[in-house]
Amino acid sequence: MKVNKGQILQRAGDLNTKVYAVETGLLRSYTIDEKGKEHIFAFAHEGWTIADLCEITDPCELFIDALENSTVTVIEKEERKKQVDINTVVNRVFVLQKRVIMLMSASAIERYEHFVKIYPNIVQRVSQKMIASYLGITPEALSRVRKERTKAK
Amino acid sequence: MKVNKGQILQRAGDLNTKVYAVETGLLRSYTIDEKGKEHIFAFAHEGWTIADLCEITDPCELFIDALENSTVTVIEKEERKKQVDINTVVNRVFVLQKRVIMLMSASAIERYEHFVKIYPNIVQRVSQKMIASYLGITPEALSRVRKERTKAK
DNA sequence: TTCATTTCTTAATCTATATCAATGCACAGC
DNA sequence: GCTGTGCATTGATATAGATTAAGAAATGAA
Repeated sequence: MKVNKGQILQRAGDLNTKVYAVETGLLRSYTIDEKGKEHIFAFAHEGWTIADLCEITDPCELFIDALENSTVTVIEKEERKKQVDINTVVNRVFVLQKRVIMLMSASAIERYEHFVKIYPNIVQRVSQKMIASYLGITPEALSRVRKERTKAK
Repeated sequence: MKVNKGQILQRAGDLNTKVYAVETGLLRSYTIDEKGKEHIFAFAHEGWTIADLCEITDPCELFIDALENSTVTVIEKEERKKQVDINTVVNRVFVLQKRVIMLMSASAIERYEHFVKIYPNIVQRVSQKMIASYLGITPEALSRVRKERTKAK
């Protein structure tokens, strides 16, 4: 399945039973809060999958859209559960464990440093606005962090 | 296995291959940051399991200790992976998804309201200091939130 | 190329929450 | 019964990051 940059695959509030496996390109999942602000939950590039893992009977919380023109394989959640290795899912829990700890304990600078170290390829491909949204800070704050960072060298 | 209140089952930095299933009592997992501040990652009461899901070859990030006198079944991670239902793990990812979104978008008040709604039984059993640590705020801030909350009625 | 739109940066405020400090309580051990 | 230790509360102050606003730079469309 081909999706164009900007195309929305899933909206918060939808009932959704799909998992998206990215073949080429880049997707993201995000929420929009009451104030209309976007918060990016995840990026997914080639070889990664992305989904809202809510119960298939419940309306989902995340939007999913394409940040680049992409090709995507759509899989039913139930189907995916049968195929996927338990280690893959356990590893995802571990990644989220780290993310929660970061959000609870790290400053804007530390979060950015960590992000750059863990996802250097994503950093190249998305706008700073997107990175800021993923880190849970504003683009203005990220701009300042980056300024400090280069100055420090 | 019996553990007393305050007893530590696992320390950050240890190599650890265990998952703890709580039969009775209450455990928690937490990190300690560079400033010596504790951040609670999870609580686990009767019927729940708790672990640091790092690779078994890597030093873990979390401490696990008992908040009440407890009885615990210790399981090897590899063993647990064979037994556990994929839905259980997927559901844990979903819970963490919610937690990340909360940490990125919600104020102290909203986080507390959500916590009280989702874990009313935990609220009864742990100190406010512990709840504050789980929510990613200080005990002082939680005290003020609670004051506002009762005043609002 | 030109015009429009979006992104990035910078600066000036504002605000939620952290930090620091003092006090009153409750519970545990002696 | 005291006495110490940790917890909750409150107030004063500090601060990281948000908000607002404006201009500069990049991107994209016609």
